[in-house]
Amino acid sequence: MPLWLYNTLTRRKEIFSPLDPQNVRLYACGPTVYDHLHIGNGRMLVVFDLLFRLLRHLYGEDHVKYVRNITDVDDKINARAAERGIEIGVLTAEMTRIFHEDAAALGCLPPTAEPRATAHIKEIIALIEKLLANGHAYVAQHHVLFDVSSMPAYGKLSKRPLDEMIAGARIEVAPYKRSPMDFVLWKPSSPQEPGWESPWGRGRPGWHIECSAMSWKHLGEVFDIHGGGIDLVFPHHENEIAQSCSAFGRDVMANYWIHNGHLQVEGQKMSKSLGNFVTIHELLHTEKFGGRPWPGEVLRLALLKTHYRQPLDFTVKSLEEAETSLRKWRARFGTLELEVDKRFGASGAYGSGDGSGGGYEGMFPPLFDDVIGALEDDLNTPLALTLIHAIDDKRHFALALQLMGIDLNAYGRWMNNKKARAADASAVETLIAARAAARKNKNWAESDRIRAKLDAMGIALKDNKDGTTSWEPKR
RNA sequence: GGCCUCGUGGCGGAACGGUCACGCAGAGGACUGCAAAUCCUUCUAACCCGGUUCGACUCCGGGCGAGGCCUCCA
Repeated sequence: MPLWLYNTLTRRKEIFSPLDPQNVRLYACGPTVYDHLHIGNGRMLVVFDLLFRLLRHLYGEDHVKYVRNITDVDDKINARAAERGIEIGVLTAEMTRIFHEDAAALGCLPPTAEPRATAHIKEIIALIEKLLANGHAYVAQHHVLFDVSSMPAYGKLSKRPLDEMIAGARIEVAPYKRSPMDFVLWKPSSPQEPGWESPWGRGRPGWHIECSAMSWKHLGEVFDIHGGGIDLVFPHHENEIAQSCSAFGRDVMANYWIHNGHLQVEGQKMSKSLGNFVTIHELLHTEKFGGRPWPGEVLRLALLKTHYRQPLDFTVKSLEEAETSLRKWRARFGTLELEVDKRFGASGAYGSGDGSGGGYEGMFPPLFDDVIGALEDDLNTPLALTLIHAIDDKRHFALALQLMGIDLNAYGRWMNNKKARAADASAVETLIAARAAARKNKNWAESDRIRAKLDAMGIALKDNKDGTTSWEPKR
């Protein structure tokens, strides 16, 4: 079965066909590192990580490049650093570090490359110079602006007719713009603001040009897939297309544009004013959401339970449900062998790399193939999870879960840590032994008294059919 | 106003023109001294109105409703 992806460019599911099966190229717009990432950012990370994993499975680990940038020059960064009274570089380094921790906790593989905007000023300037030379940009009052009227296809991705956009423009138009739709490629910096020398004076890049420059540098003038949150369709991705196509004289920047839907929190749009803004860091490490911290695997599973293009309602209940699944799986399968894919991966058994899957056909068990099939249908993770629920072979289950990026062992470690923090294990074991003795003597009152005492300590007991007892912190 | 999603059982959430989704919760049972956990079984569905069809949750049209983007928020 081929890989189908919903392409925002055509508003249809299309069969994915890479420019070069030996070098499949994916770009996703990463975060601006001025604050912690919120769970909506987490959804984007998980969705594109899943696509990355699937592409690696289909084309081979060494034949997929995933570039996810970091925007580390931005006016929001400047403002936040000033607020906190710290250097910009200190702020971006701190937020980048936490971002990496968050992404790892969510089970995301590191991308092939993670370019930072400030390390690509040279490419940005080169790209702007191309646009100026091509007549697609102009200089006005120390700004360089993209001339939208020079790009007849502008609006192709978001399906917005240019004249209506101009008529409907609600933003205050800077006086130096020829057209309200023109957007900034380079802007001047005051001495206090971060800036780089350029042909147009000391300044800094606009946001959109950063991604055009970084994708160009790392993936080339044209590549396969470009992704991001749905809100980036306009103007960010539209502008990227305008810049890259105009600079290189091409019709396309990327062949497939993939966008994940937004999420709501407890039925409401997430916003700072509503006070329901929830960061990944808080979810992992504090009791702010649902009165307890949540393991990253639970967050990932909760995010994958809804198809990536659908709006997702992020709720405490959805997390509890996700955790129930993990607990049940763990109880059923125990510790998984994570090296399961080595015999397939390193041995070069991944197939011809043409995407037909011919090379490994029949190598995987039927249910695992079905999971792949679900994911190949525009990343249908809800269906994939249903199929995973039906797997009863441990090895096949491990394969499928690994493809989904859900690390059941990591969840197990998290639970053990929680257990260790919850109570003094030896004290608990002593009480359990006392209860076992009471039960042996059919002293039910004493047995129940001990159980109630443990319950008050936040410990839940589990008796199995042999009468032995295990325990874990109450949820 | 422009562009775009979506309306499935108590909740989450898929596929499919005719047959079972699945998960959670609930119910019943097994197990247990009792409970929890676990296992087995099981109830509940398709916003409204037309149309196409032998047959529509599934296709088409209309209505109603919810939501998103157009404000460098993913």
